[in-house]
Parts: sequence; structure tokens; C-alpha cells
Amino acid sequence: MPAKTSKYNGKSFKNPKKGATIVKAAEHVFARKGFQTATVADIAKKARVSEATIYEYFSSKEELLFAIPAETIRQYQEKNREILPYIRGAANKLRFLIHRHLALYADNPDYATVVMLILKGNPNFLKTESYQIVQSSARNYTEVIEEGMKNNEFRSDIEPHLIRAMIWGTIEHLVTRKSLLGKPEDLAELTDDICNTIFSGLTPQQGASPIQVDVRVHSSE
Amino acid sequence: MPAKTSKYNGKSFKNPKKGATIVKAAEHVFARKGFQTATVADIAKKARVSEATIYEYFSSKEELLFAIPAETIRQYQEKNREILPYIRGAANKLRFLIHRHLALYADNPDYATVVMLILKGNPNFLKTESYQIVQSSARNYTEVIEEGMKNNEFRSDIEPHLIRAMIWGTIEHLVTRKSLLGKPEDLAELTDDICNTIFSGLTPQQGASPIQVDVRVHSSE
Amino acid sequence: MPAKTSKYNGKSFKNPKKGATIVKAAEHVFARKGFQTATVADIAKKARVSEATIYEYFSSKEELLFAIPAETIRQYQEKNREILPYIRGAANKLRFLIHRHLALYADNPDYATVVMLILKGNPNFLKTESYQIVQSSARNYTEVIEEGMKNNEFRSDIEPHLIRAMIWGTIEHLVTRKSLLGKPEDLAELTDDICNTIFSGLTPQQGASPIQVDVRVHSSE
Amino acid sequence: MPAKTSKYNGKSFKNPKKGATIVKAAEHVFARKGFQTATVADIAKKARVSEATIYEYFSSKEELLFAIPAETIRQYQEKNREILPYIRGAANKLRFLIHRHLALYADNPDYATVVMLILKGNPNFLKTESYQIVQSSARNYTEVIEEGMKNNEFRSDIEPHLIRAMIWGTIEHLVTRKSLLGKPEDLAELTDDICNTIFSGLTPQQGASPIQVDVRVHSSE
DNA sequence: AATGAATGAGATTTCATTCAT
DNA sequence: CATGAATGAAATCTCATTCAT
Repeated sequence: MPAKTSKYNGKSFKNPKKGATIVKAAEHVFARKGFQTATVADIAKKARVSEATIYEYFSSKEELLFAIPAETIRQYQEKNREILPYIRGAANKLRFLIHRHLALYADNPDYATVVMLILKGNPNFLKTESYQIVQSSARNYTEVIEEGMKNNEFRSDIEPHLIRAMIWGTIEHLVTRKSLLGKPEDLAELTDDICNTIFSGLTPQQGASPIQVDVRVHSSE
Repeated sequence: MPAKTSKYNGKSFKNPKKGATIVKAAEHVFARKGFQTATVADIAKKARVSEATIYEYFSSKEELLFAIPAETIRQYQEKNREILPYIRGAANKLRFLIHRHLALYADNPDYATVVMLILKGNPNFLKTESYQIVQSSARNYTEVIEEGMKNNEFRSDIEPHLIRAMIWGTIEHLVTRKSLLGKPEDLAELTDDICNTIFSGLTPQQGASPIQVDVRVHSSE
Repeated sequence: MPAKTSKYNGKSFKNPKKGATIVKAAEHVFARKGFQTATVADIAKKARVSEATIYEYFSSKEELLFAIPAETIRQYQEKNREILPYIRGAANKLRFLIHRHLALYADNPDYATVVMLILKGNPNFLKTESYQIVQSSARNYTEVIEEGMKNNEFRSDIEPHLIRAMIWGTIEHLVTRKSLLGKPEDLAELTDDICNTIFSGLTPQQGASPIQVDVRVHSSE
Repeated sequence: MPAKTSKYNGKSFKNPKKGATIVKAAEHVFARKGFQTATVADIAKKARVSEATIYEYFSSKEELLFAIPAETIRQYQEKNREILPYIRGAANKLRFLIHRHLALYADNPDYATVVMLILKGNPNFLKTESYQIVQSSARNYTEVIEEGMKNNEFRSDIEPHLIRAMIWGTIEHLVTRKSLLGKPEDLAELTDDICNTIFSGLTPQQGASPIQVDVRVHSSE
């Protein structure tokens, strides 16, 4: 019967600040030790709380793990939804999404590590409320891609889901590498390279430069 | 003091067949239960061996985990190296690599699950001999991409490492989805869609429609 | 520093009504969950008080347990002592005690369960003030039995303590069965059967029925 | 897959002797500390085994508790069934049962304490296989009592179940007292007193002495 | 007087791993 | 070679209890 409680991403908390502290500590420790190797004692020490207190806030170690993305992903997606309408053009929107996506991980390395190395491999995460938001943020991509197909910014013979899978796969691959190997230094600056490739592909564009066209035609004769 | 031992991916085995049985059992169990949840007892039961026997073949549960990709990845890369020279054109080679890559996972769902959900998140895997082969198979991609850049099949302003990251990211994203969600049904048939997108990009190509082509051809004569 | 306190079975209470509420809640919860399984939180919830409040009234969970019989047993024994003198004959007095004893438990099933399944097995209960009253109520029996021996209502070759043990054992056995198995439906109606058996025993009484007497007498001649 | 196991009261044991040792140690420790207070570590130490070993033999602390009566009660009831047929007369049989019953506890004080103070209050014990045997040993009593009623050794207006309840209640009350208070010194020697009271009751028998018989006979004529 | 919040203190239980046979 | 049996070493989680407000 808590007389006065607060909400932290859907959870009633006695002291929401302490809840956030614990989550941050968990993020830090999980990122460094992995889920199994990290102990609740480690997290308690890092958060300067007792182990029992952690269980006052989270019913299990796994629930604490799943609490890590909850707040972050919510804010992330909220802001995306807020800004997207102000951007003109599907390509620009896509570039924005990709940049935000990379920046999210680039700015929160521990968070990135937890998501890429721990959460992604945990099937229970799929049942999570946070995962719902992940899915809704995936829809951002599909919608933008479809928008681009409609207004002929993008080719009409592409498969939006596959495009989204490629973009996410690319980003996740790069972020995972960064978590594991520490490179590249700056993830966010890859935005343009990724966009260019996604937009233009590998094959040289016929007519993109007259010179190349000529060469090609002649060689084929 | 084994009188007669055999090699199984660099390891001396008393009975190489039993070693392989254990690895297969481990693959099966890990794929279903995850690394931590799966017990050595589970694997022993599945392999119809005693737990102690497993320790005759592998010094730890984690070593057993790392043994799973060892043989598979070796054969995979060996065959790649063998066939690649017979394929003409960088684009064709890339298509071949992508198809092989997808088929590897499509044909071995348990293997796919273990690699995507368990091994990818384990930093220790990076120290593994198997990971060396993974890296060498990554080089296939870079080499082929560089080849394509040289002979103008591919644009020269691309970043081979990024392209490879995109392709791998795409494949791993799709395979992970398949492991977790069970779809799409057939991974391997995505090869063409992936290649087309990678090759041509999202932006409509000025020479993509026949009319434009005609114009082009005429103008070059 | 309570400004105005009250007594509840020898304990100073800030608010005697709340103390009784807590005891009743404890009785209810302990009866259903057992001592160890029941948590102070359970009791607090049932009593609609905070856990901390419980500790304002009782210094420990065990003290709360021991508080359950305190008031009940006091009133029970008080009334016994009050009424007994008005009953004529040791047999009648015994019948009265047995009936009261059974009715006490029959009328308070939760109380019965707590006493039979929890308190009886707790050696610390013996040190309790309540246990003193239990003992004094046991003396009722012994005194009545001795009275019956003196005035030849009862045989003189019996052992009062054993008789009392038999009666108590019988009652406790029946009450325990009722707590655990739910039968028989009505404990109090067993009074007569118990008394008859205790009074007359199993062996057929010579002369109890004329017919048997004749037979017996003839055969003995 | 144990190749060679043994049975200990229905349970497959790796090493039946060690299983029995653990049970004995548990009996000892539980009798002294109670179920909750006793730790598995205590029992392990007493049995000179590791805690883990205990869990190789018993899946939980409670299962270990329930294992305590298993073997004892089985042998007890087996022997009862074996000997009963050789005893003439229901009264003699009853005396035998009561004596055996008391002796069982008198000879095994720790066992008595565990049964009386711990097991009796545990509702889960009712679901136990051992409890089935307890019930079957209760049937001994009812059968003997019914036999006595048939052949007129016992009065025909008694309720066998109640008689049995009285006898068991008496015994359990006495054994519980012995466990808690340490007296009386010798339980088994109470057999005769109990039997006499049960057989003859409290009320002086009008035909118990020849003189009274005469009186009766005359008066009935 | 009442309680929300925090925690100290363990106990049970689980397994990977070892070793004698 | 194989394995049955034993265990060391922890880690999660639970609660009774305390204390500041």
C-alpha cells in the first residue's frame, strides 16, 4: 500500500531516482562483466545500495536487465516521432533516422554493449514492453521507406522490410564491432557513408558521369 | 596417454566420432536452452555419454561451446576459397558469397541460433582459433569488393570495409530474426533481393528505364 | 512514551483494539500458511497495518504467535473456574470440561489450527505466560478426577495424570484431525461418546444388562 | 543413467548406506533444532557429507524430512502385520499394538521428537507415501477393535474410530510430553495403565467385585 | 502513533568440475 | 576409455527487523 509512489517507465517506484541509479549501475556492470558473470552484489556495490534494496525495485536480476533499455528507448522513440514530421523528403528522413540510431549507441557505449551483446541474444526480451517500443521504432523506417517509394525518391521495386533489415543489420553490426573491438572510433560519422551506399548501391550509375558511360558502351562492342 | 588419437579441429581426440557427437549434442542443447541454462548434464544426456566423458574431450563448458563452429566454419571457408577462383566477375563472386553465407545458416538452424544468440555476444570467442577463420572468411568479401572496384564493376568511391559490414550485418540480422521469430521461412532465397539492393541502391537509376537506356545507347554511338 | 496505554494480556498497548486486530490477523494467516511460510507482510496486509506497526505492538514474529492464545486461554480458564463450582458430581464436571474444551476449538477453527499445528510443536511456547494458564487449566482436570476418586464416583486405582493425558490426547487428536482433514463436521457432539468410553471402558460390564448377567452368573457357577 | 542403484524406501540411491546416514543425521539435527532452524549445512556436517551430496540424495530439505519416517514406519507396520495373527484375543492384540506403538517412540527419542513436533504439523506430510503407511497402521487398531466387538470381548455400543482416536491421542500426547518435557522416564511401561483404563473405564464396575455381582443378580431377579 | 524505505544476514539450491575405479 | 559419485563455490532471493520522519 504505497501512499505516494512514482512512475519509472511503467513501474511504480518508492524512490524513482534510486531506481534510475540502480539501472545505471546495472548497465555499467553488465556491460563490463556480462549478464551471468555480473552479480547482483556487484551492481549493489556500484549503486551504493544493498542487494536487498535492488530486489525492492526489481523482482529479479533479469527484470533489472530488461529495465535498462526501457527508459532510454522510450525517450528515443518519442523524440523520433516528434522530429520526423519536420523533415522534408524520405531520403532526409532516413538519413536522420540512421544518424539518430548510430548516435544513440555512440553516445551510450555501455548501453550499446548491453543491448548488442546481452539483450539481443535473450529470447525473453521479446516479451518485454521495451521490445514493443523497439518494434514501433522499426516501423519508423518502414514508413519512411514506403513514403520514399510513393513519391519516387526511391525505386518502386524494393522491399521495405528488407531495406530496414539491411539498415538495422548494418548499424547493429557496426555497433557490435565497436563494443567488442573498440573501433571505429566514431560511429556517428558513418552516417553519410551508409546513406550513400544504401541510396546509390555498388554499381556505377549509367549516366551518372558521361565518361563512364562511354567507356562501358565501347568496351561491350 | 591415448594410444591412437585423431584430430578434430586441432584437438587430439581419443575417439573423434564421439567428440563430434558431443559437439552436435551441445549445438542442439545450447540452441534450445542458451548457454547458461543448458547444463553439462543436459548435453551428456543428449549425447548419451556421461558428464565426465565430456570433460575427457573438452576442458570446459565454454570450450565445448567454442568447438561448435570450429569444424563447420573451417569447411565452409575451405570450400569458399576453392570455388571463388572459378567465378567470373566481382558481382557474381559477391552473389556467391552471400548465397553461401545465407545457406550456411539456413541449412543449420541450431548452428545459426548458437552463433547468433550465444557466440556473438561472448567476447572470449574473439580469442578463439575459430574466430580467426571467421576473420579470414570476412576477407573474402573485402577482396572481392576491392577486385570489383579495380575493374570498375563497382564504384570506386565506396569503402570496402563498410560494404562488408553492411552485407554481414544484413545477413546476421536476418538470421537472428529467423532464430528468434522463425521467419522468414526461407533465408537463402533472399540472396537476389539483397544483391540487387546492394548493387543498385534505393535511388532510382537514371538509366534504369528502357527509354533512358535507348537514349544512352544511341548517344554513345 | 505512550500517554495513555491499555493492557492486553499483560502487555501495554498504545491502542488495544489495534493490538487485537493484529493478533486476529496473525491467527488467520498463520492458520492458513504456517508459521514460517506466513510473512509479517502477509499479516500486516490482512490487519491493514504497516509491518512497522506490528513491531510497535509485538517485538518479534514469534511473540506475535504466542500472543494468539493469550487472551483466549485466559478467558477460557476464567470461565471454567467460575462455573465449575456450580456443577454437582465429578463425572458431570468432567463432562463439562470436555465439552468446553472441544467447543473452544470447534468454535475457533483458526485458533485450533494455530494451536495444534504450530504452537504445540514450538518448545519456546513452554516458557510462555500463556502456557502457565494452559497448565492451570490442566489442573482443572486432575482436581476433578481426584474429587471423583475420593467420593467413589471413579475407581480408586486410576492414575489422575494418565486420565487427564488420555482426555487431552483424545481431544487434541480429534482437533488436529479436524484442522488437517476437515472432519468430523462437529467436534462438540463427540463429548458424550468420549465421556461414555472414558467412564465405562471397552469391556462389557457384568450386570450392565440383565440378560448378560444371567448368562455370566450361570457360567461362573 | 545409474547403472547400478539400490532402493531405500522406494527411492533409487547411488549408495543406500550413505542415504541412510544422511537420514539419520537429519533426524538427529531436526530433533534438536526444529525444521526451520536446522540448516542443511548442519545436517551435512553431522552426516560428514557435503551439502551438495545431500541434494544428490534428496531433492529438497523437506523431502529429506519426509524420508525420516519412511523406512522406520514401513518396518514397524510390516512387523505388526506379521505378528498380530499369532495373538489370541482382541484385548491382547490391542495391548500388543499399544505396546509396540509406545515402544517405537520410546526406543527412538529423536524419531519421536521429529514426528511429534515437526511432521505432525506439516500438512504436506499427508501427501506422503509414508503417511499412507501410517494410515494402514491405523487400520490395525480399527480392525482389532471391530474383532473385539464381534466376539463380545468389547462392548458393542462403542465407536471403533473414536476408540482408535483415543488410543492414538493418548499415546501421542504422552510422547509429545516426553519429547518436550522429558517425562515420564519410561513410556513403554505405561502400556498396562493405558490398557486397563481403556478396557475398564473410570466408573467402578458394579460387577467388578464378586460381591457386587451378587447384589446385582439378586436385584435383577 | 504510524509507516515507508532500507538492509543485514543467511539458507537453499545449482552445477561445473574432479577423481578413483 | 568411461563414468558414478562427490563436492566446492557461489549467487539469487527472502524476510524479519530497524529507523528516520
